[in-house]
Amino acid sequence: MPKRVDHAERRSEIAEALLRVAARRGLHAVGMRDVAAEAGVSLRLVQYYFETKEKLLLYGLQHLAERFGERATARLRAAEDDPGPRAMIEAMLKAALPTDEESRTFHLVYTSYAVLSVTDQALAAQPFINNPDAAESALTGLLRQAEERDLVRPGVDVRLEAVSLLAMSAGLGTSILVGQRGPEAAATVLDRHLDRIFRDAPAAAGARE
Amino acid sequence: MPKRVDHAERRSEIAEALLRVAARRGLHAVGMRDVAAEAGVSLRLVQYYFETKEKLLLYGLQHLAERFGERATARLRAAEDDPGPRAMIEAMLKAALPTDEESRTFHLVYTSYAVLSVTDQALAAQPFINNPDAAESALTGLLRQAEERDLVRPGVDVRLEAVSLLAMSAGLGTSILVGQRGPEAAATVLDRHLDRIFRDAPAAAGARE
DNA sequence: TTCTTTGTGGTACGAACGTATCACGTAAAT
DNA sequence: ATTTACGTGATACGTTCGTACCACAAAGAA
Repeated sequence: MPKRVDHAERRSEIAEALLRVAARRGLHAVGMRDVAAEAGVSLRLVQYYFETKEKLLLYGLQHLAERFGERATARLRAAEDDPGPRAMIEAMLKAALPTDEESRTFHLVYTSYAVLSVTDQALAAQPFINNPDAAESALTGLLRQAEERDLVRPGVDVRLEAVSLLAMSAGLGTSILVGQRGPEAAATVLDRHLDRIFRDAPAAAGARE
Repeated sequence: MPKRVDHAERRSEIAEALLRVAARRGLHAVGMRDVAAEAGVSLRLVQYYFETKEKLLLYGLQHLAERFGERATARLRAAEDDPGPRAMIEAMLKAALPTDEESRTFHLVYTSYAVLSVTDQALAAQPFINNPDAAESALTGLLRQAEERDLVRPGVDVRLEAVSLLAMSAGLGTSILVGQRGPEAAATVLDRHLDRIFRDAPAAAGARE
């Protein structure tokens, strides 16, 4: 046989090509031929590794979610050893904002998938649409941590705050995407909102914007 | 000639058919034939009143924005003679949440258009994508009104609050759309957030939730 | 009445899409 | 060395889509 290629890696490469095309021309406009050309392979190969377009799309979503997870955890790790819950929350929320090319792609394509899932039950059944729940849990955990350290203002419902923070972050992300706002403005809005959740920092407030 | 039909009305009917199909099967999946069938006319007629599909889509977006504007103002008028800025803001924000079938359609299709506009410059050039700015201005106006009546807590930046409220509302709307949350939960989140913007009502707090 | 418009139906065309089929070379297995 | 399985290319098929074209009936203008 020919040189026994690694299927997993090949599928990843093709999936990345899919995401690039989707980011450039919109998820609705990607065809198998486009993906093949972008990946530098023949149409047949895309068929070979993903028998059908639907499977390709599903894998693309999965791949996207994985890449974002890696990115988010990398950001958290980059914020070296527990810089406090607020900083971690900030890092988490701002990782989701479409600031650079990668996060822009993520936001656009993920939103496209979400919109598609409303009318496509095959996508709706995919567990990655449930990922918002995972993010919600993580955020709630961080907030609860902050609460235990007595860092949040009294009367704050952590679950509710997690929901509103994520909704706000998503909404801000979309407004950046469509060019209504710049990333800095969105970050400011998030910061101001966090100000109302957290107590005033005793002395640690650095140069904020 | 045949019975001299009203073009504007006909175009509206076809546009509504477009929105219905888009709500049912997704905006990406609507074809001219689908719209024709949904409107109960021949394919030729859809071509006749909108020469090209692009023009049909553009008009559909315009029609959607108009319908939503009417809905929002109707809601505001229904809240008879100035029930206070907070109530008006609540009415405005909750009119945008996908609670019933009409607002669900609005939210889904409008979001689809927004996502499309990122990769389609013809849509991006459409002024209805700027409508978020109009909503932002309206909200800011209401908040400023409340500020003048001394109804908001001290230290509130009305412009910033308008932005965060709209972002949150949009994000919550999407989460309702994908089935992650119910409309009631979203409304509660909004209420709680408004609680932090407005002063505690002296005595007017009715049975809230 | 005769001649234009205006609205409408049917249908055909070219392109693009997802998918299926055929063919072939090469590396591993026997 | 022969056979078998794997990776890859090229291409064909059937469908669907947006658009264009042709024909015609009915109503106002001349």
